[in-house]
Amino acid sequence: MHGSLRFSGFPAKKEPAIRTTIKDIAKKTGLSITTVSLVLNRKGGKFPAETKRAVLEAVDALNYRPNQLAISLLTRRTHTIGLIIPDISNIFFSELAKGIADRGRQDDYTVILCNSNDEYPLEQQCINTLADRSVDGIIMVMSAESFGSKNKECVSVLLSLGFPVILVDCFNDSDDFSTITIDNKQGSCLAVQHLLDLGHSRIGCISGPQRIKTNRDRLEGYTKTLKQANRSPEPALIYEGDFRYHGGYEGALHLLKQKPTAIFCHNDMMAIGAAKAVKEKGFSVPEDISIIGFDDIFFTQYMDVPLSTVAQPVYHMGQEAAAVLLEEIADGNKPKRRIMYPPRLIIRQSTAPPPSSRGPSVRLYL
Amino acid sequence: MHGSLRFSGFPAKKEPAIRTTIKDIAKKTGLSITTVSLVLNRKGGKFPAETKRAVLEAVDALNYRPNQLAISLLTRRTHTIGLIIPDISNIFFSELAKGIADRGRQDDYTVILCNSNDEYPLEQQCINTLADRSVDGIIMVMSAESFGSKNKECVSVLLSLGFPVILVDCFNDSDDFSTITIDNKQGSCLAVQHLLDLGHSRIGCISGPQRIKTNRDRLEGYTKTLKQANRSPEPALIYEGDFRYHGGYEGALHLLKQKPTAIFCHNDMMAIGAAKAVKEKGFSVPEDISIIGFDDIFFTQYMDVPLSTVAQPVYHMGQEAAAVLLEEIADGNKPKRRIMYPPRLIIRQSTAPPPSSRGPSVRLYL
DNA sequence: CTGTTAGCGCGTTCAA
DNA sequence: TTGAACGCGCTAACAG
Repeated sequence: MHGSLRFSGFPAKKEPAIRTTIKDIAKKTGLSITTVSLVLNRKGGKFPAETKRAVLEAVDALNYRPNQLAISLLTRRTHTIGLIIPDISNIFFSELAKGIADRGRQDDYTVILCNSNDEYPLEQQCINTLADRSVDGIIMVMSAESFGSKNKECVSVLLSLGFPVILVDCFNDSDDFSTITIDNKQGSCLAVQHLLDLGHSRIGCISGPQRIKTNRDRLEGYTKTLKQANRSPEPALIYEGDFRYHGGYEGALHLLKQKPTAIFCHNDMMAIGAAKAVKEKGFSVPEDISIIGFDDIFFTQYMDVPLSTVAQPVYHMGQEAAAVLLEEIADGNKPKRRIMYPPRLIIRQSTAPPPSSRGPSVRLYL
Repeated sequence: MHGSLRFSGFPAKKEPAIRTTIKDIAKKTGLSITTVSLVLNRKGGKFPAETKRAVLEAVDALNYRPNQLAISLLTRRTHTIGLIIPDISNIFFSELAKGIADRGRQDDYTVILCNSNDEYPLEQQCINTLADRSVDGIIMVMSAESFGSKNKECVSVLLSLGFPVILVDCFNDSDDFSTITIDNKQGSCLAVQHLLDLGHSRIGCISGPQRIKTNRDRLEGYTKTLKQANRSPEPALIYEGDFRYHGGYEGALHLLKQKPTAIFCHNDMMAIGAAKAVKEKGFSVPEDISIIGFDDIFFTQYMDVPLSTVAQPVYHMGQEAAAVLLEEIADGNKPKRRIMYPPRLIIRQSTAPPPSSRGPSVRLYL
């Protein structure tokens, strides 16, 4: 059951470009390999200036660059971090990847990209591939299954790896790995409170799939905030969407029957779909109905009615994930951390006071 | 001048997890290492069924997975492809990356992601990093400088690498590398012809930076198509934008003075900016002014007025890039190819006949 | 201060 | 069939 394990690969072709090795520069300088290695690695202290110069000169002349493969085999460090995400073409993940890559580069770390396609088997394959290549650590956004039904299984695989793993965005609380996310509950509070402050009382909600913890947190933030304002959340005002355009569209059609004055969507894609449905039904945003999203995907600012939303500092989260991973790589005993970023409310033009709080046909804002 | 060359890295810590090696399974089975290697690699023909079984059993029991580092050092193949792109958070590139990763995986290839940030020095650093890690090949979207002022320099570096390089999207024609792109000229033809067919005669154009060949091609397609229709392109109807929202916005404001009935933007981001400007000036899309873009970034279909545009099969281009690279890795003498994908016109709702061809205040389409 | 030796994990002759 | 020896490129003990 070891799948398509590649044992040797090619029949040892040796044709590929023969780069200059340390041996070449030893030969050229007439010194021993060790000497060359020593001066290059600044070990062993004082070599005659002449020797150093000769080595450096040869290195330059022959354009020598050490073979990292050999170094890795020896030092057991590849300076590589594995990144497993469900879908690189999703702006959220690509932004995350960018933060990771940028931070990694600062420490000469490189990232191997693995798309899990949000499929558990594929994800496991990714883990194996990365382990086989001896990455120094993994940053992972779990697939739905991995923090769902297969969570135990997945965690035990991750633990057996023997190198640090950082979980981002989606996971179940655990002390086995450091985790990075935003405070989803608080994000919802921000959004709902904003709506409340504007004077809304019938606030609909289009949530994401509730099997996912992140989404449960967001929903909890919604209900909690309403309760704190002495309003009891009505089940009829809550619709469980699919996190995609279509779900938002359908959700809005559904909620419209309940005459809400505002709709809080648990991600931006659904907010866009909801806005479309609302407009198609003859209402205008935000005059008749306010809409607020979550995530602040880059596009929302360019919509005809730029979307109010809750922003996650994704790029920074990527940088932080890499930073934490590097620390744990450097010190295997570093205690695991649970890092939560504060979300940020971004008020644009899709939210405004409800119609009732304004005179008929009078717009409060111009 | 070899920058921050990492020679050895860490002081050879050996703490990281000791995975089970071929030696372990040899010990466990009581066989020799060679025997184990042989049966695992299906070499050497007929071993007693018993021997085979024992080996496979031990492999499973000890969860043995060969160390790819060691194999790579030996076979001079890392099964790794390096990807250099200006910005992974750009949907175009992330989609490309996905195609590459997916296709690569089919052949057990992994991809190392490098963001060049569109900066030449960084890009060169990426090339070095990848070469140091002995990638089997590189797929690259050149930075502006690399196919501009530094083209000669960059090409010579790439050629000296000794492994295949595939250029995607941006490059200057060259027989040294296989290249993959769409037919940009034809893409423009499609767009302009569509506008012409609708009855437009004053067609404005917001181009991208003309130092980039891709953009020059798109502009050429525009002028060529107009000429073929016996219309002489007016310089006043052409605006050089920056490929971003802002450029489209400014460009539209500028072109509006020329009373165009349609605007062809050389990418979607600018089209979105242009649409915004047009609306702000009191015109409606497409009733007063038609707008068409280029690229079909995923978002355009969700705009209030879904954008007509020219689509590039980016994902497929990524897959193809990987496929071509794999072929050239397998056979170093494979002749270089120049692959051009046909663009595809996507008609949505931002294009319609010009006002003049309809009765006053009468909308042709509902 | 320098060179020799060993070995990282593995695949491959070549004898036995 | 199998085991010993060698080497991929490099670093680290240990002598000299």
